[in-house]
Amino acid sequence: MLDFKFVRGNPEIVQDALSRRGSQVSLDDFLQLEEQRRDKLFVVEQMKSRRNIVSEEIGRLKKSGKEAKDMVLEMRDLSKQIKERDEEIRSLEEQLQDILLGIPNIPHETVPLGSGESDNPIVRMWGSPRNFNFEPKPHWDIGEALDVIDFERGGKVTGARFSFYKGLGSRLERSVLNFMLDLHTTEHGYVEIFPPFMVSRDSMVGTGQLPKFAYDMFKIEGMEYYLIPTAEVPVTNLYRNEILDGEKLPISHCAYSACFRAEAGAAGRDTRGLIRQHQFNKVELVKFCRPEQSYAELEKLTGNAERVLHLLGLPYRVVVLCTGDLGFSSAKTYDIEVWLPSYQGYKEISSCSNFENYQARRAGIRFRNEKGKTELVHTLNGSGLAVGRTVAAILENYQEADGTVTIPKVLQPYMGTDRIS
RNA sequence: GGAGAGAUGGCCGAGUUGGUCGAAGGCGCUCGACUCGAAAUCGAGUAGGCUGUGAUGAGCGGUCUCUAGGGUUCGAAUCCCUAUCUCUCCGCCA
Repeated sequence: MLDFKFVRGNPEIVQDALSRRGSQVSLDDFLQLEEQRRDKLFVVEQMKSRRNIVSEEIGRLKKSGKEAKDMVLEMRDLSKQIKERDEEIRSLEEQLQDILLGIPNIPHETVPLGSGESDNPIVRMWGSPRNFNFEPKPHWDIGEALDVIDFERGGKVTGARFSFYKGLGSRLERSVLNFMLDLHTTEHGYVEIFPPFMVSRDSMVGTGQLPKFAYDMFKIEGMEYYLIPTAEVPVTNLYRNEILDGEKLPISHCAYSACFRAEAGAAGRDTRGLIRQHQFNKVELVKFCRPEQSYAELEKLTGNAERVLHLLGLPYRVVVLCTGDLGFSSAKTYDIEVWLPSYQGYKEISSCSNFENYQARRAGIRFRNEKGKTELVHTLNGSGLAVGRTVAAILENYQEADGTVTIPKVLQPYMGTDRIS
């Protein structure tokens, strides 16, 4: 959420940012309602001031045994008026809030202009796709052939876009996520969190999933609880409505969680394999930092995620999302895309974003600066990485002509073997 | 699931016969004094949001906030209702 005062004071900047994103939203309503709100607020506060003064006077009179009938009657009437005006103001504030919640973050100045995915510039590439001297199979075929992933029974037991891992497949999933957590906690300085997989509505609003993206969420029936679409939600909300010690920043957390997504808008896309499931595992990286640190931290965080792919020896590239493809709450995002032979292309495996203070304002996450003033933190997060997609990438990139899969060196201690056969 | 207790500032903790209570006291923190320096001691300061006026600074003014939302009242941290959370006991359970 953007700042009331900022939007009010800089409508042209906000309007310009909106149009760079390709949005048609107009700020006229907002500005007009905001002016109304302030006018009414001014009047009602004067009334309240009078009520406070007179009420104090009544107290004094009563104490000294005098009557104050007239004043009480006058105040009774005044209070009624105040109540009505408060109600009007509250309604205005609600409308303003609704508008504000619908306004996306302002893209950082380094974000390239573009209208969609195809305009995302490639920032760097690492590794090169392997030349197979045989016809490589997609991971869903490998998984079934080696009897380590069972998509069909996933469909039977739960439904479409669910699957079972089995045997060394389960172990591979587990190895990959443990490897990621170990790497980030021991070498990259992240403190591990194991969060709840359901959160309250307030938390969903805090990180910006709600109210806009309710359609992509699983909600628990009869309760205001939602299954988390990413660990970003519980972990960022850890410090909701708190004032952090400025000395402790930046705070870096990593967290494993299962993630649940309805994928409502993705019918027909990535229907086969592990790429787009309703439930998947992910290791998430989350940072809270001072405003002036956040872009340096974004580079670090992205690098931390890339390191996983280096160590696994998986070819990838990094793209920076252009204004037209940038997520709603993000000011700047790098996507890391891993090479998948079955797609004959690069597929997103991590998305690293700086939200600046957009989430922090909504969630009330602040810190105390040198002057003792409170200031909103900047929040960042990125996948470090999506586990299922990593497993898919390993199966595909490390498959051999005989149908077996070689296990990358760094995973062998976790797997207890160097090969799935 | 049943019964009871509680939720106050960065933290701890007073205040519940409604009226200078945004809130005693302590801790922490900041500044100053003392000291060669530090500790100890002494003195002063120290909540947040909105809003008005300033330059989207400092300062000053108004208003709101004692878990949240309603209510009673001229006036609520204090009384009433609801929700949430925490703790204790019982039941159940991994």
